[in-house]
Amino acid sequence: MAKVITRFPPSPTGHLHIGGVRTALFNYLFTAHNGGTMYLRFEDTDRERSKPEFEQDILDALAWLKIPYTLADNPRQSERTAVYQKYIPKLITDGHAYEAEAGKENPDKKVVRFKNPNKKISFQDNVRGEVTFDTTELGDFVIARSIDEPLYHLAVVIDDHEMGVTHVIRGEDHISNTPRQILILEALGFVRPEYAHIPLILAPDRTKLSKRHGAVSVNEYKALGFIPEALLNYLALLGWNPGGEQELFTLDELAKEFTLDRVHKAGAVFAIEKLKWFNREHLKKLSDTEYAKRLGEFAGKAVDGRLVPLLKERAATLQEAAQTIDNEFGFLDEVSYDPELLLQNGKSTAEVASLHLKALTELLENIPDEGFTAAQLKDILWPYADSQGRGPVLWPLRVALSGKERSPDPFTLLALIGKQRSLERIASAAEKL
RNA sequence: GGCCCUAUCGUCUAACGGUUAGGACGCCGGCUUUUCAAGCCGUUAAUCCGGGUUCGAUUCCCGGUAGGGUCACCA
Repeated sequence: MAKVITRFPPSPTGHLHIGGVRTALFNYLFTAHNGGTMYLRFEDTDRERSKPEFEQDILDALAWLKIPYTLADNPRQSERTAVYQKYIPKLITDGHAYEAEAGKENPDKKVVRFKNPNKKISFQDNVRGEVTFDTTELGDFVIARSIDEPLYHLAVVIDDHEMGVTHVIRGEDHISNTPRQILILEALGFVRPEYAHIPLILAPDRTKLSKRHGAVSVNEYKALGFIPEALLNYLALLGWNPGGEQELFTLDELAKEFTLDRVHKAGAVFAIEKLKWFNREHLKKLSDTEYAKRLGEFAGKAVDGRLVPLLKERAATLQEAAQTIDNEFGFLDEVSYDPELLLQNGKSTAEVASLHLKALTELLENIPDEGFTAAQLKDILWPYADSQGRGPVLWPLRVALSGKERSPDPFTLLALIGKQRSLERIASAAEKL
């Protein structure tokens, strides 16, 4: 097989969305699997809606996702007029197209229409098998706004040819565009690329995922605290899977496994709950240092690395992790609470609580600073708690240290807060009783 | 409406004629746990319907039904 060349051609008329990412991802996985190149180009023939900021948004999103690509030479269609000028007049000269009145509003303007041979077009789709359309219903469709301003279908065909694209992998919503592009390509005498139309990503109501369904842009998922590894892993498994029962993959592993013949035909519903599970799993796989770094970048403030293990088991997203720090992990700085909380929701009494707090203080005072690790503290305190009743002993200790009804376990708390400050907090709690 | 496509638990999916139809997410329950979370174990739940073909259909064919996509001087 000749070297594989694919392309990801977004039109910069909006933020990069989930569906676009999946298309880029499948194109990338296919090229990576086969050792090819994926070009990025901007289809901005619609001058009205195309905006530079959206180009930047797409570039930023791809960089954040770490999807590799090769920027095409002269990537904007709006700046490739010279290229298109080689072909449009030829199409007219050869009798495959003709200039026509634009319409009553613009009597002076001429558009270029394709002279439809009105025949059936069949193509072998790598996902769907043989697909046939009768192009008669298309009529003599418009392929250019003017002699040097091509419209989408023409520009796509010319660009794909010029870039040597071998495989066109795109969303199923483009399948009915394929026959007219083949018609144009045949008129131009180009080689037909292979096609693969991948299933759409659906909203819970099973219609094409769009803005009205909520978050759809990469930016939004980034802001929600999802990490690229998880997003890519999840998206890859929407409409494709390698067959086994493994679900967690790195981008390289996905590329190794990816083949078009395992791509599904039916659309797949995007379920954020499952994405959150992937995110939690990929977050757990990060080293504590890397986790702290990313969370720091997300939250815009430094994160105490000692909290990371606790965060990993509590948060599915960076956003949840940041909220956990704000809402539950304030104990590193200070604590304040209603003294009633020390009594285990009324199950204990002030006498019992202060008795245990006092005993605990004595035990703790005898532990050297270097013995203040969660494991060693548990070894020392557990026998006492176990003999006296775990709840009545450990609950007031935990509240004294965290000030919260819900928190990490008291041994972890002790280790995190340190001997000196822990003893101060226990003493302060005893006074409140 | 025309054309095209699709159809396994609620969702993502495995099975490429022979399985008690498997896994995952979620849900529910249990264990563990001073609390929360995590973890572990378990339960619930599916081949759209009807015809064929076949010794045998989730799987192949046809027809229904349902859903989706697309019908621009947008891409």
